[in-house]
Amino acid sequence: MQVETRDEAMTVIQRELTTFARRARAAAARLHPRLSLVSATLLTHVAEHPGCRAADLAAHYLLDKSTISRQVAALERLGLVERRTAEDDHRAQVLHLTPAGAEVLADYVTARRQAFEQRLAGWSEEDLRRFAICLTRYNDGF
Amino acid sequence: MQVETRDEAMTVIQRELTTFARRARAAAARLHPRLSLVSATLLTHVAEHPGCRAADLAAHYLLDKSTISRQVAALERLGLVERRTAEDDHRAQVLHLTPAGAEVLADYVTARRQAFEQRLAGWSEEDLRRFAICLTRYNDGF
DNA sequence: ACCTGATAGGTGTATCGTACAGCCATATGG
DNA sequence: CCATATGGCTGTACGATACACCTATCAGGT
Repeated sequence: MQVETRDEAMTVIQRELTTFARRARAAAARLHPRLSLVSATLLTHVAEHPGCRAADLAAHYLLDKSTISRQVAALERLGLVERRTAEDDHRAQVLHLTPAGAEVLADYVTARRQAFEQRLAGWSEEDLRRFAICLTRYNDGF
Repeated sequence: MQVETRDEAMTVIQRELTTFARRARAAAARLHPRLSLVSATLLTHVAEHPGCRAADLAAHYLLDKSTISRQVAALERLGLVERRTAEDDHRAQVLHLTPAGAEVLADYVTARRQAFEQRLAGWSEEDLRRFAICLTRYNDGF
């Protein structure tokens, strides 16, 4: 597949992003049987934004608040996150990882890391940097 | 977020790819209410590989054959694809788009195109080309 | 102080996408 | 000509999700 023109590039980007999206769930399931892609992403976000709220997660992942509510409830039941009423607003719940949650997440990150290391083994540092920048720029567009 | 080292780049790639994957379904739903992401990807694959089989789809998207079977059955019920017994192997069904399927897919592609045009408006041709190449290379790794 | 509307989140319910196990029909190779 | 492999389908169960609606709380205006 040659990528000569702007149009061709656009077409390829669409196709490849879509293919990736469709494969992601299955790939993640293979990666770590104990933690689904969904749980992993929510844990990741909570880890990177301690004290965040359900609404933040919903906004970031474009999900309904009811979905988030259930997912967070499940994570709480598993003892991976902790919900505490916010001091400044008693409607809101602030989220934090529990030690167990941090541990499971660390496991997941390690497994994913290995998979990516393998997957991106042939890439030069410059290639990786470019890819990282492209992706970040793309996602920030939302 | 600076991307200085190989490690940082790898981390960013993982995070951004995951975020993208998690947003994809919702984004696709907004794009075209009549055609889910799933249907669209299957139609796309059939369009690009006329006469392909259910097993090809399963392999390409890392899905169970039962899933594909049902999805294809749904598309057939909607009159978007046609299943015909293969001449060389009477167990297999070869898949083709119907005219209606081609039309719906064209609609979808147009809508997606517009969304991407907007999304990637600020990108130079060179940026797009690089992104396209990165993504293709990444997906081909499977 | 009170209404009023907005906001954070949870529940009821329905649907879709998916996997796994097991089935049948056909094909292929000793 | 049988044994095994392969392509696909069905039964069943579950997870993720949305939409509509509910409750509790907050913030502003009178």
